[in-house]
Amino acid sequence: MPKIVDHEKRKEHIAEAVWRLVRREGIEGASVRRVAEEAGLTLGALRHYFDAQNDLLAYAMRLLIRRVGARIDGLALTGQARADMELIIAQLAPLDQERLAEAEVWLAFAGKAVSDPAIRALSQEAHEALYDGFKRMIAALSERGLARPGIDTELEARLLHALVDGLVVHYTTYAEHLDPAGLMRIVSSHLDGLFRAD
Amino acid sequence: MPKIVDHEKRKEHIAEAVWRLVRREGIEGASVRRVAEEAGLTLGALRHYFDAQNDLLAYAMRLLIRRVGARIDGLALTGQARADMELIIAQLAPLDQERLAEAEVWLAFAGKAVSDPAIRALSQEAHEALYDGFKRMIAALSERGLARPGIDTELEARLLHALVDGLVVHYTTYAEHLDPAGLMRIVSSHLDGLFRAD
DNA sequence: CTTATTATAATACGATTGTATTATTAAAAA
DNA sequence: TTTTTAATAATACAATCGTATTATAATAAG
Repeated sequence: MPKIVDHEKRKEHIAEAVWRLVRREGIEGASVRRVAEEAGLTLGALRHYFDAQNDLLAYAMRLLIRRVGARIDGLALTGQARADMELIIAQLAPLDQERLAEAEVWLAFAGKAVSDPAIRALSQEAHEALYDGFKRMIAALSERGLARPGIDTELEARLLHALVDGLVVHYTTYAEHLDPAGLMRIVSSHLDGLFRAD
Repeated sequence: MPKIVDHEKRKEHIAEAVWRLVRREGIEGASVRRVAEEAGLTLGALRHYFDAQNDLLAYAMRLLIRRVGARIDGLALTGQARADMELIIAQLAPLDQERLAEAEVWLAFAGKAVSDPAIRALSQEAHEALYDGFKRMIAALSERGLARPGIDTELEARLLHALVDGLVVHYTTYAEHLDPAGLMRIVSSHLDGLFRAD
C-alpha cells in the first residue's frame, strides 16, 4: 500500500476545500477541477478519492454534520438544564468565524436540497436528529418539573427548533448588520417562557 | 414596434420558467438555454429580454418577492389583530402547492445568497421589509394594549420573524413528513404568548 | 409606403463542465 | 526482491456553459 497518510484524513481535507469554494463561489463553484486545485491535487488524484461529484458533495455535507455533532458531543455540560440548552444551541449558531462558515455552507446545501434528492435526504436526516435532541431536552425539563406546566413537548420542540434554524438563517444572511450576541439574547428570551416561572 | 404582448408580461413568463427549473434542477439548472427552452423561446429571443444571466436570476427573485408582497397587500384584513397576523404569516408559509413552490425557490435563492452579492442584497432587502412588518405589527399590539405588558418590541419582532422563516425552511425541506396545518398551530401557539392573558 | 425599432432566430466562440482512460510512481505485501 | 495495490498524473472526449454576432421577420411610427 501507498502513503502513510490516512485515507479518511485526505477525504476530510478535500471536503474542507469544498466548503471554502462553496462559501466563496457557491455550490456550482465546487467543480471537481476547482476542488482539486483548492485542495492541491490533480484531477486524477481527486477522482481516486471520490468516484463522482455527487459523492464529493454528499461527503462534504456529511462531514459538516459530523463536525457540528462532534462539537456538541464534546461539550462539557454543567448539568444545569438551562445553561446546557444554551450551550448546545450556541454550537449551531454563527457566533464566530468558524461557526459562521459552517452556517454558510449549511445554508448553501439547504438550498440545493430543494432539487437534489441525495442532499435532501442528508438534510432531513440532520433535521430529524436535531428535532429529536430538542424534544428530549424539553421532555427532560417536564420530567424534572422545570418546565412551565401544561406544555406540549412536541410542539415546543418544533417551535424551538424552527426558531434556532430561523435565527441561523437570519444571522448568516444578515451577518454584516446583526450583532451575534443578539442571537443568544433572543434564544434566551424564548427559553424564559419555556421554564417554570419562579 | 412588434408584438402587442406587454414586454413586462414576457419577462414575468420567463421568470416563471426560471422558478420551475430552479425547483426541478436547482439554480445551476437555470442555464440561459434551459430557461429559453422552458419558456418556449430561442436563445436569441431570451437575450433580448435579459442581457445577462445575472439579470435573469435577479429578476426572477425580485418577481418572487413582489408576488408574495402583492398577495399580502391584497389581503382582506379583518381589523382583528390576532387574525390578521395569522393571515399575513399564512401567505409566507408553504401551506399549499403554490406557496410551497415559492418557498422552495426562495430557499434555493437563500442558499445562493451566500456567495452571490446581488442575490444577497435582494435577500437582505426582503429580510428587512419583513422584519419591519413584524415590528410594526407588534408595536401596534402594544399601543392598543393587546400585547403582554413589558415586551421588547424589537426582540419579539426578531423572534417571530426567525420563527416564521425557520418554520418555512423546515416545512419546505421536510414537506413530505410534516402536516402543513401543524405549521400554523405552532405559529398560533407562539402568538398566544405574545398577547395579553385574558 | 417607407423607415425605424422591436423581436426572433440561427450560428459561432472560447471556456468549462463531469467523466473516462492510460501511464507512471511509490509504498506495502509476498 | 518480486509482486501487488494504492496514489498520482496527464490527457482526452463529448456536452454544456455564458456571451456575442449577424441576419431575418414583424410591427409601429413617419
